[in-house]
Amino acid sequence: MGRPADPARRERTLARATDHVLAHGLAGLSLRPLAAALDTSPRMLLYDFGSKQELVAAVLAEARRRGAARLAGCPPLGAGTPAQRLRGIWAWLSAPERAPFVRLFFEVHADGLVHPEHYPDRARAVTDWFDTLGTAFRDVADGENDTATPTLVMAVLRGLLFDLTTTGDRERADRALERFARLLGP
Amino acid sequence: MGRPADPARRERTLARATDHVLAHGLAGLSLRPLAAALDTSPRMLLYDFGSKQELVAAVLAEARRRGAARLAGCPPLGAGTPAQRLRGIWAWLSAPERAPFVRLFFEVHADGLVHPEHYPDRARAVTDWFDTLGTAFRDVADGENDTATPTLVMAVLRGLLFDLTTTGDRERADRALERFARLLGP
DNA sequence: CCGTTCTTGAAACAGTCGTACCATAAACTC
DNA sequence: GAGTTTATGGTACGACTGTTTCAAGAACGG
Repeated sequence: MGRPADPARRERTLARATDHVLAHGLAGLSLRPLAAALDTSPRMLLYDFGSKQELVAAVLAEARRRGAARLAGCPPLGAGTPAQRLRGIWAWLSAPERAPFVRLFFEVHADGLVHPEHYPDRARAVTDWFDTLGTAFRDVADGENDTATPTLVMAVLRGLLFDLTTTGDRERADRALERFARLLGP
Repeated sequence: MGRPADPARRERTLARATDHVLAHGLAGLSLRPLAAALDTSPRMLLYDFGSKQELVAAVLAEARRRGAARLAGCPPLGAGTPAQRLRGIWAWLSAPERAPFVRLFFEVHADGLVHPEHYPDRARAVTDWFDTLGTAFRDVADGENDTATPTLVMAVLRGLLFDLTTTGDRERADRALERFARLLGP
């Protein structure tokens, strides 16, 4: 009995809040401006999410969910030569439509460096990719349980993403990845 | 005539403020707690630096100055095989006493992604290393004006630093660098 | 002493922050 | 209609922000 709950509202708000965070970043986020941009009120944000901290956690989870969903658009990681697979991953990761995710990723990392306690599972953001890349580049691995190769591949990708987001020099970043691809696959 | 100025006070404050920022990060910085930690007052911080923005700029400049000064302790970049030089740079960069600088570096980068206007010369933080590494790895370069190789080396270093600061898994990071060193110098 | 310049403290200003409280409106069952 | 539950709006609280203002103290030259 009583008025029925409307869980869809929370979902709609979460989706729009995630859009907003991806567009404007996490650093300066505050409830009142966010509520205004989302056509709602700080009252409702607290009502739906309990606290700002929980809201942020929900937004980050949603952003991760979206990133994982779009991973489906990535070229297959099991086919072709290692160099071809690497190029495919890089093209996917460095595409302009992934830029907001990359920005948020670096922002969360930086905040996690100062407040590790806020991100109890930030190691998972590393190990998730780790497993994926570990199997994708098994054939160029240095033995059976080689963790160095996927770690190196991840480092190159993240390092080049860092460079690309800072300098915007896509051509140079592309050439650097090509250099690495040739080093990896003879 | 009149009371003589005391420029040393500003320098002392700047040094201690830089210590504090390196230890606690830039994100949550605010004048009153900072002043308390530095045994001074917000009034004096404003008196010496004009505004919080200028204080932060001065602190970042001082941090960069310190980093450049300690660069002298880095093993020579011109000697040995490329692999040896790479190991030397990595050992220097990833040393625990460099961790605060690395943290601040990532923090500034993340903030710069959202507010590029605050860091007009953040590209210099990239190109500075660029020139250094460009000459250091000229012998493994792919031609005369090869920008791909130093870009790749930088990406590996930064990517591994990212991994190391996030996971703390030094052994795996070291092995990944070793993998890269062997790829680079046959 | 006076005048001048640098230094410093205390307080206030105008704003934002996350959040809590209280009331009311809306949608449902009976 | 009453009763009950969810959904909102408005408002205020206490804490914090960077900055300003006013006043007084400290160190010098004349």
